[in-house]
Amino acid sequence: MIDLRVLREDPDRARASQRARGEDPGLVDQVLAADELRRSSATRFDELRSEQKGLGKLVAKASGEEKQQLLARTKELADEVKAADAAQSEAAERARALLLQLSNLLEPGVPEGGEDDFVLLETHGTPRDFAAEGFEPRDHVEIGKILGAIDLERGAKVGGARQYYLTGVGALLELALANMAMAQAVRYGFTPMITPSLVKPEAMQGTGFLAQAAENVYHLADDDLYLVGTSEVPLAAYHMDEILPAEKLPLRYAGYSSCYRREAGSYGKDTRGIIRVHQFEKVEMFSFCAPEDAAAEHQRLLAWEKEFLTALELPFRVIDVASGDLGSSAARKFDCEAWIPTQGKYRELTSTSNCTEFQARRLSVRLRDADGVRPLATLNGTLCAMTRNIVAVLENHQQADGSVRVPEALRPFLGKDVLEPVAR
RNA sequence: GGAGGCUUCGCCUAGUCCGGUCUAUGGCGCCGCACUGCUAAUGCGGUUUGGGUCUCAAGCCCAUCGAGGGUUCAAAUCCCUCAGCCUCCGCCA
Repeated sequence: MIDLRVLREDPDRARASQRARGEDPGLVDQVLAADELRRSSATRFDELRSEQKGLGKLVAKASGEEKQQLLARTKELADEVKAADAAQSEAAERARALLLQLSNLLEPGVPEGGEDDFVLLETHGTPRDFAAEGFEPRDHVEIGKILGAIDLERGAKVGGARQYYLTGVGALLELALANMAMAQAVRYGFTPMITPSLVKPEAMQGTGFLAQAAENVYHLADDDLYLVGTSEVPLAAYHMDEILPAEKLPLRYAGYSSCYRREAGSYGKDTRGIIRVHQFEKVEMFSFCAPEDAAAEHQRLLAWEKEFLTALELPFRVIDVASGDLGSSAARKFDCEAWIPTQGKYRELTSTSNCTEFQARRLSVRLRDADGVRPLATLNGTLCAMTRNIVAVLENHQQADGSVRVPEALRPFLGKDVLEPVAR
């Protein structure tokens, strides 16, 4: 949710932001009009109500004929107050509904354009030259079979398309990655959290996932609950309706949860393997901080993502995601993409967004400092999404005989140096 | 799933039976000021949040007693629905 004051004072900035996202700039004017109506109807209600309260006091003191006269007026007033109240709350609701549709203002510097218009910021590591090593790399599906780590056939049999079982060493690999991620987060002072995957509409709405991403969210109609696509949702909503003391900020949480995604509109994309699935586990970093620290905090989250990928010895690059490809809450987003040998390209493994005050306003999370109460900023960043990390580790560290070398940093968590093919 | 109790401005709490004087009591904490070698203690004042008005501030107005609705000229107070927490029963990993 955007600050109405900012919107009133500088509507052009909001219009430009909407345009850059490929969204409707006219929405800005609808919001402004609705807000104007909201304010005028609120003023009318306030005046009537003030009169009603004043007369009410006189009624209490009066008696006899005087009282009857007062009651005649107050009865009339009561109807007017009621009508004004209804008009006021309707106007407020309409203004809020419109305001909720507006995406966050872009941070200056965000590259303009669509998915392919990102700016490449950095490249780390070098993809292996399998030709020079003398063998053709296998993709993660094949390696998964050889290791007895991934069972896609039975995943589809039981759960349908984009479902999978991790078996044996595959299951252990996921647990090891999760523990390694949590250990890193804890080392940097994050509070580890295991969060609900099932949340109420306010949490979903508040984090901005019921806007353009709505079609990818599972909704349980019988209970009006949503399955979260990331623990960003329960972590952001954790402090909903709270005022946090500024001296406690930044508050950093590392959430571990299942993530559910309908993957509507991605038919035919990544149909093979576990790159794109309906359910996966993820360790997510989340920060609450002062708005003026948000950009720096964003860089910190990015640095922690890079550290994790580096520890896994994966070649990757960092991109500055273009305006049209940002979530509605994000003012800016950086993705880390790891090299996937059998695809010959970099694929998103982590993503970190600066949501500035957008989510905090919707969820009513504020900070209190010497100057008073004001909204704070929220940021999120993937530390380790299990399935894609498994893909990257298996493919990048595979060896000619079908075994997979375990990166050094992961060994203490997995208890193995090498994943060996299982006898068939 | 069933029965009962509870929910008040950071925390605790008075008020709810019997509607108007609630402009919500008191304590703790916190902030400011005074006093004081220092600290402590004491005294005085302030201290929910949101919205509106206003160039800003001050001031003023409105809303806010878990949420929503109702009764009434008037609701923290009466009625209804819902939520959360607690106790007990049932079921259950």
